[in-house]
Amino acid sequence: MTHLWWARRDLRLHDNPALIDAQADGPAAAVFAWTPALHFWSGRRRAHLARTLWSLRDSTGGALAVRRGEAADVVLAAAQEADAGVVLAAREFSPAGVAQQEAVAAALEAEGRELRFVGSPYAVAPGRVTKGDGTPYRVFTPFRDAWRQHGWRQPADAADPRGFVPLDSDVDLDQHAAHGDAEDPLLEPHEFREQRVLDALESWIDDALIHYDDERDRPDLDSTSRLSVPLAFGQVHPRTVLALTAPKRSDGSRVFESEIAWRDFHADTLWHEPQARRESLSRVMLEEDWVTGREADQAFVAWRDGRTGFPLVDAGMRQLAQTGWMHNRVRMVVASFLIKDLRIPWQRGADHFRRTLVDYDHAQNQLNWQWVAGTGRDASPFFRIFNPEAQLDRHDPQRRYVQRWVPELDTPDYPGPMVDHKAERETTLALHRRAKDRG
DNA sequence: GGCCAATTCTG
DNA sequence: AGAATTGGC
Repeated sequence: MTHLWWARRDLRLHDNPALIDAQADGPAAAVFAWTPALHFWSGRRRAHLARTLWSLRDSTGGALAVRRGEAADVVLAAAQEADAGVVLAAREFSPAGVAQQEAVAAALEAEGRELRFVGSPYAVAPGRVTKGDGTPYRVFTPFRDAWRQHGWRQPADAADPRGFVPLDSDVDLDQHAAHGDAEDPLLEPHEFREQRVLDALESWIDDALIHYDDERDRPDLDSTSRLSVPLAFGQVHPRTVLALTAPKRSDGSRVFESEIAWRDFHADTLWHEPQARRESLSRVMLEEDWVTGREADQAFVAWRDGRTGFPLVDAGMRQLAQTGWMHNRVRMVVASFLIKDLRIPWQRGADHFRRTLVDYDHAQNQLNWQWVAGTGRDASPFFRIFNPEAQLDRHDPQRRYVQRWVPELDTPDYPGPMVDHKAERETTLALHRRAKDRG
């Protein structure tokens, strides 16, 4: 009996328990649903997905089907064609992912077929780490300690690249993969293979992990793991990453592990509090105190386009616009600026990141924005307002990062600061106190 | 370096 | 009780 692997955010052959189970009784069929929701992605992110799928399909000898349509329709049709009674997939925990897998399960069940979940995109799946009384942690550090205590499995074996039954595709991946690039991105398809990601990870561990605790906040140094994109698409599983970093036992590896724990913590938060995708989990500002209307629109556009007059903010927003990626330290600075200096609701910034980031991950994005806003489960205290100049001095001391992304920085073309940070900070603090007093 | 504030969690 | 919390002043 052929099983069907429903590929989701786990676009890899190695360490993929759902795929291994799908191949347990012989060659498996494999399908990825190219859903209408992808139309709302940036062309750059869609191109990256297409490249990843292209290389994955290539690794399966062309067997992976990439089909246009809602997941329930696509998976059901593929199961029918492959005559698969059992469909295996990694479980998702975001509201959209849960709704999607419920629809798929219902469509399959109506025909006497079954959706089985094996694994998740997390080292420890949401809901597993709880306090002694079974309730979820509200604070990161004790969560992380319990998360470490809980532990995770060793990586699974690699799937058999020859163990697939071919199904036809109806999505032109070459066309999507080429979007937004001058040269043909598939001229060097190995660039997008999972083995390339693993090789790059091992090089990074050898060269940079030991310095991670000191250098991860330095956007001028190319010292981060660059794993956000592969993790977002599941080209690598965090458990694989941890298995490679944990034995190093340095301050760098422990700090790095902590960042993986943040990823699981945010997913856990969204699982327990699905409304966090749009709503602040706690209110720190009165509704009427947010800036709205034309004033907010103009300020937002200056922020979006990197014309705030604050070099680190502008550099980050331009790096995002030009590459679809921004250094994590700078993400915090630009987010703090939008929320605390311009007093624009975090959701608007989060929406912009959703439209532009190649590594977009719903739980990470929404909860990290809530962290900066001070509205999250374990949020930054309201009086922590990033000073964009101080952050620049501290994290880009030679100004190499800002000069790279804002070439007109030291010319008359560069605008002056659009706001007085000190004054806006005082105003925001006063408004936060006011909201607190009014309960 | 100590303070800004409050809540959560552990010992 | 006491510690902790990716910052600023």
